Amino acid sequence: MPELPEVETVCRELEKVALGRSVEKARAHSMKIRIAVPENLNRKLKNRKIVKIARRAKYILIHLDNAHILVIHLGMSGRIRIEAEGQKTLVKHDHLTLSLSDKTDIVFNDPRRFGLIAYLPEKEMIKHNLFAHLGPEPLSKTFNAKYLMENLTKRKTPVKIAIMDQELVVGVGNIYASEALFEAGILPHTLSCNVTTGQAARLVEAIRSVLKKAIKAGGSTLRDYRRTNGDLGYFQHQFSVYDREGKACGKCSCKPALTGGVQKITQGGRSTFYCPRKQI
DNA sequence: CTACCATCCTGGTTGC
DNA sequence: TGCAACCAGGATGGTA
Repeated sequence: MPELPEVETVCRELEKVALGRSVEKARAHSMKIRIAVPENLNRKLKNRKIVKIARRAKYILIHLDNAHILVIHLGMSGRIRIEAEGQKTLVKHDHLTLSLSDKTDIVFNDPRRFGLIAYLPEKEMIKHNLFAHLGPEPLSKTFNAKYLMENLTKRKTPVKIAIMDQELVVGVGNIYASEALFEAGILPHTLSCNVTTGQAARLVEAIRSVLKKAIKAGGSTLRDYRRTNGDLGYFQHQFSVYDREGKACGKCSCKPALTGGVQKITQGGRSTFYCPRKQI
């Protein structure tokens, strides 16, 4: 679910309430998510101060004052909500509650259980399984036209599959892949090795700009995603092609009834949306 | 190396 | 109204 903009939004909101606070109590309500919740989490986290909240790819990193990190991944359906302690009772699929020193609760809820919680030393993060194979952050300088071109040239897979590969670039999921390709005017089934230098440059800028706009809008809510206070993101109202099959794309003034509008295809088992008139 | 598929799991929507 | 099929923002591992 949550792609980079959604995770970034959650991180920023977490930072506001959690930075500088201590964990008073950690309660795991269920151990069974994609990777089992670490044992004895309360013992590990109790009285630890939260010194930094960061994001790497789609992972939320809660840095503690013992040089360890609590890692949370939202998977497809994970949510984090922030509420006054004891404000509400637990709801279905709550997996972890962190009670902070100022009586704030941070609750991780994940119906499909594709998310994960990990606890690891900061020193081990880079070489850890979860992080070792991640590509550059799309909003960093290392993700540029030259880098993208070099890496697309090596690949025969459709460009849409390539930009969703977290080893090439992190944070781009199914929604923003379609949106970025539209923005760049590139057909999603174009083979990576056939992408031109000019297209690669446009694609880098498109990925950046789409992600930044989505962050500004607090992410996109299609079904599960919510901000930490329960509000919806609203970037979905700015989609040009995603989830708009048969409708006019963001730039078309043509009549969908005549042209067929936005097309939907399946790539790698996932839906892709594009406009055959604005993408070549 | 790539392409393709299944898998983890639940819940909402669609279609008969 | 009931029920089954299908679909969903992610990531991984297996197989051909």
